[in-house]
Amino acid sequence: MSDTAVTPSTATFDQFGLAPDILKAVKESGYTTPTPIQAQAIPVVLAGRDVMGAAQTGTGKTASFSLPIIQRLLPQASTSASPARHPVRALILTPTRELADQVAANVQSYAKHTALRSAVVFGGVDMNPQSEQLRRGVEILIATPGRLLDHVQQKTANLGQVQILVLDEADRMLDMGFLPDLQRILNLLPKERQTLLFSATFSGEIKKLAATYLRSPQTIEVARSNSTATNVTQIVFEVAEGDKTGAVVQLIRERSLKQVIVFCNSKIGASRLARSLERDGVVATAIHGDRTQNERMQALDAFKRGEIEALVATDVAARGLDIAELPAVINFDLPFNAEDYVHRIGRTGRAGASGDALSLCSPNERKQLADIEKLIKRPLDVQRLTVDAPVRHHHEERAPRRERSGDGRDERGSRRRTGAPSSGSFERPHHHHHRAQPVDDFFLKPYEPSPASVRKVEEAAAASAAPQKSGSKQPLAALLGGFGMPRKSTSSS
DNA sequence: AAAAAAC
Repeated sequence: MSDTAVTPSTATFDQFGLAPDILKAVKESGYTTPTPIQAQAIPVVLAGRDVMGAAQTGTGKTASFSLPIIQRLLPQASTSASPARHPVRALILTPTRELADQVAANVQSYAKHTALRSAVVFGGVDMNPQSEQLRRGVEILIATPGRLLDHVQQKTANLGQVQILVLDEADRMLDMGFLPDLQRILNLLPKERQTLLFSATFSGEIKKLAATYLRSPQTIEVARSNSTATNVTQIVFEVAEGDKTGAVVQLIRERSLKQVIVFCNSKIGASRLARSLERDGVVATAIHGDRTQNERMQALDAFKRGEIEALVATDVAARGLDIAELPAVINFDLPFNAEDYVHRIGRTGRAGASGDALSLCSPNERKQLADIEKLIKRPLDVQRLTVDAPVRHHHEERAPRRERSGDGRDERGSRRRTGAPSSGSFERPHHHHHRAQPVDDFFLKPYEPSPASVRKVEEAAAASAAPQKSGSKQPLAALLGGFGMPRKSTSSS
């Protein structure tokens, strides 16, 4: 409570009275001292109270509810093989599939020394393995709402014995139109239960949801929801829209960024940028809602393993995702929703590390910038970024930088312009081994995946014994990206 | 104006 000196150095996880099997897992995870939200939430959840939690993701929120939930379920943990002895007792709902997967991995690791079973269900993947797991029985279920309801309908999930419900990123779920699904799910749960609601903001809608479904909740607020971490250096770069791709490459190179998430506002934009970056020698892949779940998971896993330099993402990756030691986030586009800015840059500077949030701002994004500054209540450092002329080949005798020395020279300059896109930032790859293609080809030829991407997909295909059933006759390029967009939509709508 | 999520 003492607001003067929070000294976590003296605090340990031992103080909560958690079972040795849980503490062992916590230690193995490398955690020694509880974060502020953990220190506040764990005792309250252990006491069985409802919680309204406002916490930035990355503050240790997942453990703050997972650990006490495991503790509360522990006395009922059955080692029996009978599914009937393993009803769903705790249900954790998240807005995105990746977040569900991540929370599930955390829960799994915290519960690994106990007899409690956990599982995760979300859409976009085969239902059968999920159904099989549910049939065998799990005490802790992590889910996205749609697929959970699907399982309920198929009678593979029974929510009649849920004692604890967690709504993670509740504001996001409402934003995404999950309210009807949430209401349906809530109606399937026992009235007598504990409910924990976590949200970045306490909007009117969230308060209404809480008033309807929570019982005298304890409010826990650690960091002000609209604040941004002080360990994240935020810089805005003024740059022409057409120079953005070059700017991303330049920032990655100049700052020697080992890994970076680059956020775009649209799925197509993300795919395009990933392709452009690859062309400029940055190992990149896209993650967004138009890619298959398999591709999304592969992209994220490869990124976490460090095999990919730039993960180009839509806001599907803005919230909650925990990537260790991510040194920087780049906003290729400024988000339309200022709150998303806070979430995006929250992907870096996690667990006390420092991070850079680098945002590109074109002249037509000034309003978004103003909105963000208003939300975070402070002006951002705005710098002008001069994007170098596209890097040229070593063996080229003259720098393409237009020297304007004579009039006979600009013939090449005009040739370069021919057919160049308005966003002409990718005229020349700067790696010698890159074959020089006419700019036109770049737009007309179907996407060609990088050798690294091809290898990854082949590995994955070999590993998962071809689970694709419908429409599996796509070429590799199509499997890889939503990249090779048809030039003209001849398709049926 | 765009993103996400069940089939």
